[in-house]
Amino acid sequence: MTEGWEKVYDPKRVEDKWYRFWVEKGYFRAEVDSPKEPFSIVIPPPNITGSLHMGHALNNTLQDILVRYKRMKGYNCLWMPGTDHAGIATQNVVERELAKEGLDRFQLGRERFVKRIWEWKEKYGGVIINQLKKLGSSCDWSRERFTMDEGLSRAVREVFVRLYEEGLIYRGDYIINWCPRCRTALSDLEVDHHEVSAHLYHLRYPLEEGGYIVVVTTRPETMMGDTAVAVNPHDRRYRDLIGKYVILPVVKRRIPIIADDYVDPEFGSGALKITPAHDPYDFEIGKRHDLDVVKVIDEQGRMTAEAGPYEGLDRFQCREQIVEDFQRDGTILKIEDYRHNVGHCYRCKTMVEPFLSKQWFVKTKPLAEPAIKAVEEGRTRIIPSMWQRTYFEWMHNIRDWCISRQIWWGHRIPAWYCEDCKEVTVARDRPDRCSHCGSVKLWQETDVLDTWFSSALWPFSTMGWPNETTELKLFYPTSVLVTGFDILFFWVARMMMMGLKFMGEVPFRDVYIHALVRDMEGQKMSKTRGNVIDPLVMIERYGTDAFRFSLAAFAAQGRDIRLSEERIEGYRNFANKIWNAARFSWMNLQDYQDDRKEIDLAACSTPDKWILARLNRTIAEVTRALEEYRFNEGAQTLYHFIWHELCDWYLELIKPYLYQGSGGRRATTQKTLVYVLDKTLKLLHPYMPFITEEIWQRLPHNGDSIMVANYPEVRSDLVDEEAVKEMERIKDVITGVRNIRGEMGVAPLTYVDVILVADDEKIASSLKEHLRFIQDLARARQIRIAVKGERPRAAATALADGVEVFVPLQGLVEDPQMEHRRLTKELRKLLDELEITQKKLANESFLKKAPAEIINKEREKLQEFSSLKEKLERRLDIFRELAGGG
RNA sequence: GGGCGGAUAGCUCAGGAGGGAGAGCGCCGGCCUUACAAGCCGGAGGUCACAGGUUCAAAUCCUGUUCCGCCUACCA
Repeated sequence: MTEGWEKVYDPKRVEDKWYRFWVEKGYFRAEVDSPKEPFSIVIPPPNITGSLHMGHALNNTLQDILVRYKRMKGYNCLWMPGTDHAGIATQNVVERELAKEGLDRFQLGRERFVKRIWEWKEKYGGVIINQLKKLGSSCDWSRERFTMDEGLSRAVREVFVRLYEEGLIYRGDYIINWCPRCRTALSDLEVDHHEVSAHLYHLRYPLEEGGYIVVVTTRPETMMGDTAVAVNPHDRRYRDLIGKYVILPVVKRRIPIIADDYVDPEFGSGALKITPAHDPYDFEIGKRHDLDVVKVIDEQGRMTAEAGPYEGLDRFQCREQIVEDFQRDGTILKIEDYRHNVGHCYRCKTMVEPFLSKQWFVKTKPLAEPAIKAVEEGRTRIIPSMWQRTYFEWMHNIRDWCISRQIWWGHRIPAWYCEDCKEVTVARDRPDRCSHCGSVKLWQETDVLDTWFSSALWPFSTMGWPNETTELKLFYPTSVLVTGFDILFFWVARMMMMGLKFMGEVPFRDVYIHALVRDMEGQKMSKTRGNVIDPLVMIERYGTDAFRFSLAAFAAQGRDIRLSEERIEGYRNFANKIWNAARFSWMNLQDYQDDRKEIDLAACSTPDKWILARLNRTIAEVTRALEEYRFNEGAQTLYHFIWHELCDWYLELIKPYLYQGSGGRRATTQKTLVYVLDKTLKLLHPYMPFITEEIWQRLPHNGDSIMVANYPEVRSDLVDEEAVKEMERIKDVITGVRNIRGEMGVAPLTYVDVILVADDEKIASSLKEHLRFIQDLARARQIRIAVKGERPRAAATALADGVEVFVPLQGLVEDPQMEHRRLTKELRKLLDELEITQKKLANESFLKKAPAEIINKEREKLQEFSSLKEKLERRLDIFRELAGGG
C-alpha cells in the first residue's frame, strides 16, 4: 500500500540519484543561444587544497538557492564553477609532502617541483568540487575553470602587460612583509595582526662626545642595522643633541642624531632608533634623511654578516643573546613588559619580517577611484549596506599592492631581464630579444604573482577574456556575487578594480555579503581550536536538505551564525514532516484523476479556500525574501506554512472529506491538495532540492523535473478573504475547546459536548456549516448552536471572534475554583490590553495626530476587548456564585 | 587610535520604513488519535542591556553609558 514510502525519510536513498539525473539531463547548463534573460554568478573559487568547511557550505548553499530560484523563474542561468591554485597554501602542502620524503623544493629544482604540484593537483584538487556536488550545487560543470588554466593564464599575462605599459605596474625597492618560513613577500592583507606579549628594552647608546642617549625598542636584534637615532625637533631634552653622533654598540658605527616629527616625545624615552632596512616607517624616515640602509636579517630570518658577532643566528636567538650580552655590559637600562600587535603570515603563522627588497607593485589609487565611484553611484550594490562603509573605508586608504611572490607555484611574472643591458622587457609571450638593446640573452623573472591577482580577473577571465566571447556579452556583468566579508578586500575590491579597468563595466550588479559561521560559543571554527563541525558529517547524519535549510535559516543579514547541531536536527525533523505529509497525501490520491482544469474556487471548501489564501501569502513572502537576499525569512515562512498551516490544520481538516467525502467533495479536495503540494514543493525546492524532487516525482505532476518547473506566482484570484476569516473563527473555536480540555484535564479520548452562542445569525449558520471540523478536531460529540441564547451555567468558557464557546463539564459545579482561576487569568491579560487601548483613545493628541487608520483600529480593539471583557465577567460572576455557594 | 556590529523567553536567535512581542530548542502537563513519537494536543516563561531625548505613540529613530565581538592601523 505504501510502497517506497517508509515512515521515516531516508535522504541517502534519494540524493545521489537525483543529482545524477539533473546532470545527465543537462539542467545545470547555461545556454549561449537562449532568448531568456540571463542570470549569472561566478563561484568564489575554493582553493584546490581545500576541503568543504562550513564557510563553503553556507556560501554555496546560498548561491544554489539563488540560482535554482532564478532558473525556475525562467532565467538563463550561469553558475560558473572553478578552483583557485592558492599559491602559497598549495606550495606549502606539497612542501610538507616532500619533507616526509626528506626532500625540499630546492633539491628538486623549480621545474620538477612545479610538476610535482600539478600531479598533486590532478590527484587531490578535485576533492572540493565533489563535495560541492554533494551539497547539491547546480553549477555548470561543463565550464569548470582553474586559475592556472591556459585561458586564465593568458588573461593574467594580458592584464599584467597592459597595466605595465600604462605604468600601473612598477618594480622597486621597498619594505614589504616577508615570511621567512615561506620565503616570500606578502601583501599587507596577507598579514594577520595579533597581540603578543613582549618587552620594551631601554638601551643606552653612547654619544660620541661622551654621555649617552636612551632609545627604546622591542627589537634589540635590529640595532646593528641602525643608521640614525631620531628625536622630535620640539623636544627640549634633545634639542642640543640634534646633529651630534652616537657610537652604535657592538658594531661601533658612528650614526647621526636626527630630528623628525614622526617621533612621539611622550613614548618611551622620546628617542627612536632608526633601522631603515627592517621597519617600514624607519625606511620612510631613512629616505627623508638620506640615511644608509644596513640589512642585518636575511630572507630566512637569520642574522647577516652586518650583525658582526651575531652572524648566522636566528633572529629570535639573536635577540636572546644580545639581551643577555647587553644586560651584562650595562647597555640595557631597563626591561619592561609590553603587549603589542605583531604581524604573522596568514598561511603559516610565522612572525613576518619587515624586509627591504625589490618587488613588483600595482599602483592602486587610479584603479580604486572608479571602483569607489561605481558603488557610490549604485552600479554595484553591496548588501547588507553596512559593508559599503567598510568597502569605502578601505578603498579610500588603499595602498599599493605588492604582487610578486618568491614562490614557484603560480603565474610566473611575464618579465624578462637582459643580461647585457640589465633592462626589463615585459611581454605577453617570451620575447626573442631585449626590447632595449636587442640582446638575446634574456632570463625570465623568477617571481610569480600573488594568487589574488588571477582571482581578481575571475568574473571575466572565466568567460573567455581577452577574447570577445558570447559568454561575456551575455553574462557580464554577473548578476550577483555571494561571498563572506573576510575576502571583501582581498577579492571583491580587486575584482571591482580589474573589472572596471578591463571590461569597462562593474563585475557584478549586487554583492551579497554573508555571515561567518562560528561554533556554538561564537568562536571562529578552526582546526587548531578543534571546534570544527564538518559539513559532510552533518550531511551524512541529517541529509543535505536539512543541512542546507539550516544554513539558510541561520543566514540572517549582518550577523554571524552560531551553528548548533540541534537546529540541524530540528530541520531534519522538518524534512521528515514534509515526507510524511506527502506520504499521507499519496495514500489518499490513489484514485486521483488530473482533469487538467483550473482550480474552481467556487467549488472549494472553506479549508481549501483558506489554504489557498495562505499559500498565496507564502508565495508572496518567500519570493520577496529571495529577491531581497533574506534567506532566513524565506526559510522561516516556509517552515511555518508547511508545518503549522498545511500539516497542523489543512491536512487535519480535509481528512473527513478524503476519508468519506462524497465523490465531488473528495475530488475537489484532492485537486486542491495536489495543487497546494505542487506549489509548496516548488517554493521549497531551492532550499531543499532533493526531497522536493523525490516527492514531486512521486505525486501527480507535470514535467520532467521540479528543478526546471516554473516557480509559483501569486494568484490573487485564488484568495477569498471572507473564507479565511470564517476558517480562522472555526480554528479559534477548536483551539478554545482544546484549551479547555487541556486545562481542565479532560482525557484525549473523551468526547465533550459543546455549546456555541453566536453573536448573530450569519455567524451561527457559518458555524453550523462547519460543525464537522469542530467535532473532529476538538473531539466534540454534541454541538448546540444558538444565537444570543441562554448560556449554560456549569460550563467552561472560551471566546472567539463573534462566538462564545461553552463546554459543560462534570465536576465544575463541585469545584468551580478551577474554571474561576482560568477565567481570572484570561481576564487579567485582557484588562491590560484594554487599559492600553482606553488610554490611547482618551488621549486628545493621539486623536488629533495619529492617522485615521490607526485610530479606527484602536476603536475596533476597544469594542472587541470590551465585549470580551463583558462576556468574561459574566462568566466569572457565575463561578464566583458557584464557588461562594450562591 | 579609527570604524563597524551585537545586547529581545532558560538557551540559540528572528523581527524592527515607529502603532496589539515571535520561532526553534529546552521546560511543565496530557496523548502510540490508522501521514509522521524525528509525532500530536495544551501550558508556563520577556520592564526587547542601562540612562536620557524626539513623538500622540519607541523593542524599533537620535544621543550618551556599560559589557561583548569583529575589522582596520607605522607609536618604537
